[in-house]
Amino acid sequence: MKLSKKKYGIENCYLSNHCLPEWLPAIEANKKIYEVKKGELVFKEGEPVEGIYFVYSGKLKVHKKWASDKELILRFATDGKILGHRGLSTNNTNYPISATALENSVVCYIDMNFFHCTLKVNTKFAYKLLMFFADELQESERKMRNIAHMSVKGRLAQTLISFKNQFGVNEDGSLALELSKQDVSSYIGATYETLFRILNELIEEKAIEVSKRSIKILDLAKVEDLATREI
Amino acid sequence: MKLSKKKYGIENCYLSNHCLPEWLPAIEANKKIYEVKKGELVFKEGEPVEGIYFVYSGKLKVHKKWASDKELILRFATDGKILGHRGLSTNNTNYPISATALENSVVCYIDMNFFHCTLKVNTKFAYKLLMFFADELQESERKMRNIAHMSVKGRLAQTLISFKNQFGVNEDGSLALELSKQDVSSYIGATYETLFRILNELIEEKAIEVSKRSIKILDLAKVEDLATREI
DNA sequence: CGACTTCTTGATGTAACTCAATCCCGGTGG
DNA sequence: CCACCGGGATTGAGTTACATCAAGAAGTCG
Repeated sequence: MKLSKKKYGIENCYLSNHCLPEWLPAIEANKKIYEVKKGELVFKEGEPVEGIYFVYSGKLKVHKKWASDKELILRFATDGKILGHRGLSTNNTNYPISATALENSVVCYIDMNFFHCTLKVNTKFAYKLLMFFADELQESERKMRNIAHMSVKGRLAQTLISFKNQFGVNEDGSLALELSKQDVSSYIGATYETLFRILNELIEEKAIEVSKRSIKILDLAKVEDLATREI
Repeated sequence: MKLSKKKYGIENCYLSNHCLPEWLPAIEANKKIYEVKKGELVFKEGEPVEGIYFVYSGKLKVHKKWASDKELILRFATDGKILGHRGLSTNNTNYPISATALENSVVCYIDMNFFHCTLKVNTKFAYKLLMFFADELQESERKMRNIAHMSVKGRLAQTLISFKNQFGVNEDGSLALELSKQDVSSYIGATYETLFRILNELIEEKAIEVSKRSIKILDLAKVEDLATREI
C-alpha cells in the first residue's frame, strides 16, 4: 500500500459527502490517499488502530481470522463505503478485523484523532454515522442468526440475493462482483468443497449459472424462496 | 407491560448519565417508566419502532426468532443498558429483534422523535453512543465468527467467561445470572439436548458445577483454555 | 513444457440435530 | 397421606449435514 502520487478529489467519499461544507478544507488537508494492490492488506486484525478509511474505488473484503488458514469474511466494501470503523472505540485500541483488497483499489485515510474531531464538530455527520452503525448492527445480527440456524444452501441463496442488491448485475445478468469461490465460501461460513457441491445443486435445479468467477441468477423466485423458507 | 405508578428518578440510566445537565428536565418530561413482568415482551420483532428503552433494573434478553419454536438470543441486558437501539435507523422502521424480560424489570421509555432530538442536541451523547455501537458491532462479529467456526463446547466456554465478566459471581462463586438451560442453548446457538450433554462433559472434567438454574466455574483455566484454543 | 495453483469429485468421519423413551420431582386432588 | 399426573430433565439411538482428506483433472503462468 503506497501513497498515491495522483491527485484525488474528495467527491466520492462517505466522509466528505456528509460533512459541513466549511469542514471540507480541513479534510482536504488531513486526508491521505493510498493505492492498494490486489491482495494487499489495508490493515490487520490485532494491529493498533490509527485511522479510518473511505473507499474511493475498487473492492475490498473485511475479514476475521480463524486458525491458521481459515477466515470468516464479514462484508465486502466498494466505493463510497467505510473501512475500519469497527476500530472506533475508546476501550479497544486494536482492529478486531482485517481488510484486504480484492482488486486494485484506492482508499482515503483519515487519522483517528482528526476523525474524532470531525465527529465532534460535524454533528450531522456523527448522526449519519450512528444510523450507519445501526444498520450495520442489524445486518450483522441477521447474518449471525443465519449462520447459526440456516443450511448452507439457504445461506448461499441469501448471499446471492444480497450481492444482487448490493452490487447489482452486469448487462448479461450476472452478478457485478467477481469473487473467488474461496471468498464466497468464507463469506457464507462453509468450506470450499461444500460450497462447490451446493452450487452444483443450484445449477442442476436451473436456479443459477456459473462461469469462471461470475454467477448469474436464472430463477430469482427459486433463490428467494430458498433464502426465506427456513426463517 | 404497564406504566409504573411509583416515581423513578433518572439516575441509573444510560441516557441521563451521558447527557448535558440542562437537557435532563426535558428527559424527565418525556420519559415513561414501565414495569415489565417476567416473561413479558417489551417489543417484538417486526413491530414498528416507536421508541428506545433504557433498563433501570431487572434482566432481559434480546432475541431473534427462528421458525416457529427456535430463537437465537443475541445478548442479555441488565440495569444501565440500552434496549431497542437496533431500531435506530432511518430506512428500517421495524424492530429487527424482540426483547423479553427474564425477571420482573423496570425500563425507561423514550419516544423516538424525542430521542433523535436528544442526539442532535447532545453531541457528546451521540458520540458516546457511537462508541457504544462500535463496541456492540465488534462483539456481534466476534460472536458470529464463533458460531461459524467454533464447536459448541468452545462457544459454551466463551459464554461462561463472558457471563462471568458481564454479570459477575455470587458469594458462593456461581455466576450471578439465573438462566434456564433453554435460554443458554438459544444464546450459544445449539439445541437444548446438545447443551445438556456438553454441560455434563464439563462437569465430568471438573471444570464446572451445575445446580438448578446456576452454574459455577470450578476450573477457570480450563474453561479459558477451551474458550480460546480453537481461535 | 513442467511446476503450481485452482477446480472437481469421491470416500469417509463426525459433531450436532432430531425424535422418542424414560426418569424425576413437585403439585394436586381424592 | 399417598397415588396420580404433567412437565421439565435426562438419556439413548438414529440421521444428517457438513467437514475433512485425498487424489485426479484442468487451467495458468513463467
